[in-house]
Amino acid sequence: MTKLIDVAQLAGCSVTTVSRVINDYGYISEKTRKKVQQAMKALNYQPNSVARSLQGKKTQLVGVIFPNISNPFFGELVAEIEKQLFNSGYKTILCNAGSDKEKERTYLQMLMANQVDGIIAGAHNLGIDEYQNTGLPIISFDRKLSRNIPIVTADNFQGGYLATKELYDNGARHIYFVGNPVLDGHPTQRRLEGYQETINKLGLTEHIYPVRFGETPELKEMAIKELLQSHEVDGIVASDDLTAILVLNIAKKLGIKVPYDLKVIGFDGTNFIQTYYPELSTIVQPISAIAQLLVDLLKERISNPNKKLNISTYKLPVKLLKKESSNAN
Amino acid sequence: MTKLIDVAQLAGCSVTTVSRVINDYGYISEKTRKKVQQAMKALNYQPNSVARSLQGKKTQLVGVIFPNISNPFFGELVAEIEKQLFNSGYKTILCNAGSDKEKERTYLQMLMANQVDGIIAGAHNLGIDEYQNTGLPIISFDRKLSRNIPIVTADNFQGGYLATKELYDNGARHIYFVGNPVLDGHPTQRRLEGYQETINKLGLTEHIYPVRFGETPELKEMAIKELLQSHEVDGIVASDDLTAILVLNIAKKLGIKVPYDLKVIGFDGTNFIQTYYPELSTIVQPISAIAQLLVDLLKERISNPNKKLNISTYKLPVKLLKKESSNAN
DNA sequence: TTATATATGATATACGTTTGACATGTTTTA
DNA sequence: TAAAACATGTCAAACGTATATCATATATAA
Repeated sequence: MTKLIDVAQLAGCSVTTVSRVINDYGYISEKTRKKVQQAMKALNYQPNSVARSLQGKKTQLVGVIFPNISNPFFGELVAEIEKQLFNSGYKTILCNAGSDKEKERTYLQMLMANQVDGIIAGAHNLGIDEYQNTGLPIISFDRKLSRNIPIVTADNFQGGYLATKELYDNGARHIYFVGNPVLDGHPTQRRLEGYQETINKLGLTEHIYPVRFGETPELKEMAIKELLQSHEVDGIVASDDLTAILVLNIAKKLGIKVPYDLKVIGFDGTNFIQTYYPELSTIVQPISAIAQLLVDLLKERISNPNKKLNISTYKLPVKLLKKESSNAN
Repeated sequence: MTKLIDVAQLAGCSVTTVSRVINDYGYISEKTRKKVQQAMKALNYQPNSVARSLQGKKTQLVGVIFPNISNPFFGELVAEIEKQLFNSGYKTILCNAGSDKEKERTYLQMLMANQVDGIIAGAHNLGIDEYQNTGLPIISFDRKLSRNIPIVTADNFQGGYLATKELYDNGARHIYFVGNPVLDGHPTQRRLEGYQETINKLGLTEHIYPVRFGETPELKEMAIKELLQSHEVDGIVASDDLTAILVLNIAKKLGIKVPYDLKVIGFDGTNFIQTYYPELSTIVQPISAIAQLLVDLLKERISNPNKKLNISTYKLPVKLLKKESSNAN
């Protein structure tokens, strides 16, 4: 490893001078600055970021905790976050926490030990305290952690409304909500609430058909099959696109014509789904805007950790994407 | 931040003793060890990993460089790699390099500056030298970097063979290879070669229809549409599942019956595709085994950096997954 | 010419941890 | 009871960088 002193030697000056060039303080002449920069280039010198961190400098590391990047939604979101962080000079430590409390806890410890500058948290198996105790700047996606941790979220309630309304407008009258059962604080709950309020306003009966998130696709499929075969249903608001796709696949297998006999709408609207499942109507979360905001807020929080928050929840608008699965024309 | 000396104070001993407990060297009595451990727990003490690294200890950080985790294949692979690394006590620095030479170069610099213990490289925009110059243990996925960097790959050639044979066995005689054009060293090239050799052995004519990877889905769609409409084609070996799905979608739109008029087979076979595109035949890469091997080899390389390699390429077997899109029975 | 701004260097201390050298006990063992 | 093993402590140096304090030298401005 080439170090400061090697650069100084090659440039024919002191380490102090090199440090002054690197950190841009004190007096340096243009001539020396050039000479030092050339020496750094010649030696392919990179300041040892470990040593810098120990000096109290920032590590430029950010922990990004999400349940599972194999899920296209989280995959795309994390990819966007990583990109934004990179553009701001940060490196991403990826933490795939799954639904494992212990793993998430271990990650938090690791992140602290590695002196990350901040955390973007999208997995929420742990309670408030354990996040609070890190003493680190944190921004949360989709879940309330505590009063002084800002939340970025899509407008899930509005999404639930838009989805339900879309099916109704296209003629559905027996509309089921299919997906994650009601878990306190889980983002899908607000989607459900949007569905419920809309159903009630329209004078329809609400039907909630729980299909758990963590379950194997096989079990999910069985549940959905049961729903389609044994219930009077002509519209399904799915809690997410993947569930919606299962519904579509099973409907096809059972010979149920979408959208004529059954209208289906999903939630998330990743680029992936839009491209490779072009027939699925869905509620689109603004992934790029979410990522941008998460990163901006974190940067703000890092440079200004003690500032009181005037806004604690940032709700970003969703968009209805009308496609064939909901539209019988 | 609580530090060594705080623990020592609470435990009523010296920092040396605490360090001895942590690093397990020299003489310590069971009693003191307990006391120290209790103190660490009480203070929720985590050794500052930055300071340890500076001491020459490993950082337990690994750089994982891939083109794009939004792609389900890379998403699942990276998720698996992260999991395996975590289980071995390593943290993952995620590097989404895209097809950007500069970004990849910057990442390499960053990783060096952060003293990562090693790199798993799956994006290959850069040449051999720049990887070589890092002086770090590296394992490559799918691409030759240099003599002393081991490669882990699936048996793409065999996959090309299996795919082509499957279509032939089900009656296809005008079989096209659709996907990435031939790029030197690109893993899809070996798939193509498997296709070519099989086609020739079967006495058929080879047809290569390039659809570039980086292109927008719209452009890809146009190209595929042209293929299906203006050529005599009854079988398509796609270079990857996503291309295969585009083909299926377009065929459906054009009223071409799969698998009766057209047989299609993909490549990669992620869990995602298997679950949500159950009708697609494909060649399955053993993602979990690949991840495991990548991590094992890296660990080996980290603990033994100068050992000569006896094997430089690890080729893992692929599996044919027969589904509806290739099978007319 | 003198005062001031500019430019560089030498030196020391700090960041938190590791580890070796050495001292001084207390047990255990032969 | 003396030697060996065990237990702990003090102290200092090291990892690579940042930076403050002096000191010194040159250039520029008043």
